[in-house]
Amino acid sequence: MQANLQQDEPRSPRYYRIYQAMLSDIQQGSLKPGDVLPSEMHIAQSYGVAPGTARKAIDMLVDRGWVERQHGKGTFVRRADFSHSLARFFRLTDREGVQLHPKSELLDIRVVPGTTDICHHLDLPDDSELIQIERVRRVDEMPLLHEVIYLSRTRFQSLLNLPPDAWGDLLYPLYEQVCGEVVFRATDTLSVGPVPESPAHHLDLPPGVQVIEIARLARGYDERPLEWRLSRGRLDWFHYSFDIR
Amino acid sequence: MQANLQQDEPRSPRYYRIYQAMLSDIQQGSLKPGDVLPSEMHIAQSYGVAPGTARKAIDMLVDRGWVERQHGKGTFVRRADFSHSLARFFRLTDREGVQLHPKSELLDIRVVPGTTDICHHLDLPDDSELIQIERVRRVDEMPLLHEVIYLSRTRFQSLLNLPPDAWGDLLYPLYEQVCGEVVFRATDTLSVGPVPESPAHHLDLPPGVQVIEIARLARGYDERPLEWRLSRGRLDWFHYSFDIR
DNA sequence: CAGTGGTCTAGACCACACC
DNA sequence: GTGTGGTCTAGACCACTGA
Repeated sequence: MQANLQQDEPRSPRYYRIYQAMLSDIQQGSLKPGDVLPSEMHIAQSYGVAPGTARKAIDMLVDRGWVERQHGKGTFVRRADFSHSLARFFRLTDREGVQLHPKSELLDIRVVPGTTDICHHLDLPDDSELIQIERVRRVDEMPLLHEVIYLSRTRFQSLLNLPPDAWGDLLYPLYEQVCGEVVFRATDTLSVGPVPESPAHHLDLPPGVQVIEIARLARGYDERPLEWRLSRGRLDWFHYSFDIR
Repeated sequence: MQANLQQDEPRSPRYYRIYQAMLSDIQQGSLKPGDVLPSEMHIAQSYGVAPGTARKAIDMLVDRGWVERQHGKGTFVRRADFSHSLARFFRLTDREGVQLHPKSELLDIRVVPGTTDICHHLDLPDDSELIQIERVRRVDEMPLLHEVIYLSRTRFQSLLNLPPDAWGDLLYPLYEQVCGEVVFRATDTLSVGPVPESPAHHLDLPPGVQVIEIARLARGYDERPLEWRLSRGRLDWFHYSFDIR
C-alpha cells in the first residue's frame, strides 16, 4: 500500500501517484464499493505527505466518480447507479412531467453457444457458452424496450438457479448479490436498424421497421467486460438531449 | 434578541464567491474570449485572500470549461470549439479510420416570419422576423446532413450583406467576426422522424423515410439563446457512443 | 531575467456525524 | 467528547514562457 514518495522522480506529482495507488486499490478489489477510505490525515501520514496533498489525490478520485465524500463520516467507494439511465433515451414522463419507472418482465433465460462477435465483446474464447436473458421493459403496460443480455456462463452460473420471483427490475444489484460481480461503468452505443421478428412481436411492431438499438458493454471495477446487451426500442418514444462544451 | 437575517442563506465559501464574481465578469463581457485573467497572485490580493483560495476559485472556472490555464503565460477565457461535434453522431472516418471533415454548402439565406415554436426557443416575441439559413454538409461529395438555421434578424442583420464566398464551413466564427455574437455552449436533442421533401431531396432520399433529427439551441456566454437549428441526417450513417458513470 | 502557473508544506479553525 | 471532511492561511520551491 505505502509507496516511497520521498525520493521522487519528478515525473509525476505526488498527489497523482497517491491517486493512482488508491485507484489501483479500488480496481484490484482491496477497497470494495461501500468501503470507507482511510481518513485524509491517515492517508497523508502513511504516504508521508502534507494533508493538502493527500486531499488533492482524493479530489481526483471524487472528480472521476470513484469515491464520494460524506462530511463528518468519511470517504466511501462509490457504487454505480444505472437506475435512471433509461431516462436518457426515452420520454419517460407522464403528462404532468412526472418521471415514470419501467417495469421489467423476464421472458426467457437459457444457455446458448456464443457467437464470435459477442464472445469477442466479452473477452471470452470464441465458442464459450453464454447465458442469454431476454426481457421486456414496460411503462404503463406499454412496451418500451426489448433486451437481449449475454453473460459468461462460468461467471454467472448461479443466475440459472434463481426462482422466477427473485428477478426484479434491475439486474446489476442481482449480479452483485448472487454472483459477486459488480458493474461499475458501461459504454452505450446508439444506432438505428430494422427490428427482427421476435423483438418486433414484443414491441407490438411489424417486423422490419426501424428501431433504435442501444448496445451496451458493462464492465467491472477492473475494466473486465461483464455483460453485453442489445436493447431495441420504438423510434417514436426515442429522444436524447445533452450539452456540448 | 433579533435573529440574524443573513443566516437565511448560509454563508458561501470565499473561493465560491470569487468564482461567481469572475464568472459574472466573463458572462457580462468585461472579460472576453481570449482575454487573459489577472494572475493568481493579483486575484488573491485584490480579493484579500490567500493564494490557495484564489487558485481554488480558478480551479472551478477551469473545471467548468470557462477558462484555460497556460503554464508560464497566464489563464485565458476559453473560446468554444464545436468543430468536431459532428463526429459525435456520425461515422466520419474513411476506410483507414482517418477522420474526415465535412464541407458546408450554403443553399439559401432569407428573412422569414418566425413560427411561435422557434421564436419561443429563441426567447423572441411571437411574430419576430428571423433569418433562415439552409445548408448541406457533405463528406466526399456524399450528403451527410441537411441543416436549417434560425437567427434573430435584428441581431444578425449583417449576415444578409455577406458575399457568398465569405461563407466557410463553420458558422460560429462568422457570427463572432461579423455580428459580435459568441456561441459558448449548445444543447443538442436527438430524435427520429420522417424527412420532408426539401431535405430529402438534398440528402438523396425519398421523402418520408426516417432520418435522425438533431435540434440544437446555441447560447452565448450570458445564456441568451442565439441560434436554433434543425439538422437531419441519414440513419445508416448514424451512431453515437458514450460512457455511463 | 521577471512573471506566470504547478506543486507542496504545516499548520489553523469550522461544520458535521456519532457516541 | 472524538474523528471526519471543508475551508483557509502564508509561506516555500519548481517549471515554464517570453522579453
